[in-house]
Amino acid sequence: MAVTKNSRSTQAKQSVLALIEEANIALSHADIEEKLDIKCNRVTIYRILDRLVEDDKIHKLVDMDGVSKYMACVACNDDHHHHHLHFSCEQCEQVSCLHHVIPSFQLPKGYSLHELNFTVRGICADCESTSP
Amino acid sequence: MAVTKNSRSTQAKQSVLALIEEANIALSHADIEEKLDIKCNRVTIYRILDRLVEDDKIHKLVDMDGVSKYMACVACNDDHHHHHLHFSCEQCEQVSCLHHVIPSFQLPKGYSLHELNFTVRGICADCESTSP
DNA sequence: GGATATTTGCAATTCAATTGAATTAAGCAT
DNA sequence: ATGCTTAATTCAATTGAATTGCAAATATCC
Repeated sequence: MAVTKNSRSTQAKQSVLALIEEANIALSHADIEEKLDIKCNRVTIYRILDRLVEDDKIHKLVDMDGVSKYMACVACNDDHHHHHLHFSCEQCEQVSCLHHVIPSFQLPKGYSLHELNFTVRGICADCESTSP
Repeated sequence: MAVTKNSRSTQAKQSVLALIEEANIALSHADIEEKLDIKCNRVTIYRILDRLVEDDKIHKLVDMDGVSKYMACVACNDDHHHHHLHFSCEQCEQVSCLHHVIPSFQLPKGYSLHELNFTVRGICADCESTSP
């Protein structure tokens, strides 16, 4: 049986969560380390991120270049899943949530689903409009 | 202007491609290195994989643990895209293509699409049936 | 305030992937 | 077939993300 250890609320954890919640794009560990106002060890950030994911406070996704990024769980109040699309822009290199875009599909018989990672690469609306 | 360099057909390249085409699951670089019958440097395999992707012979996808995997381009004869789902099994740790499962979605105005990476994690039909 | 389990920091390490430069080999032309 | 050009391979070294083990610090409960 999994021993549920009670998660503590620390300065660093709050700062990391705040940072992710303020951002409207997905942040990598490196992004967070750079933007974090308080001093905090690299490893600690990794562990905080793990805990926040565990606590369903944030969501982890793997970008198409293989690096993990983290986003706040917007609109995941009751039902915690991420069926919506993530968009990774090739120009500005930002990953954002397309909350309203929820792909529909049907898994074959016998398959069960735990986690989703729907990422699309292309040019986002901002970049598309600012470059001819 | 992009200088298109002509790709050469080498022993190693053919072996790697054959390996990927025979497999019905996605192979990582490590998988390929292990299963390859001919002697071939690790770096060479990386570069062969890049070339095969470039040549549209195989498709690269990033698994949810962040490692790249490669699959043959089945049913991508004319139109080269991978709109179908990839399934990553949590038990047998294999990634396979669900060719018939093509999620439908609509990108918001202004977004343009180049690449897709739709991966679902869960338990595959095989594992589901062999464990109570 | 004190006990206890969780967090943090540090150093070292793992693992995937990339780079640069020298050597080898493919494919074309003659 | 021979040589030439350029792509492909190899090797060693390096990058960068992420993990581990352990000692020190600190949050939470009593």
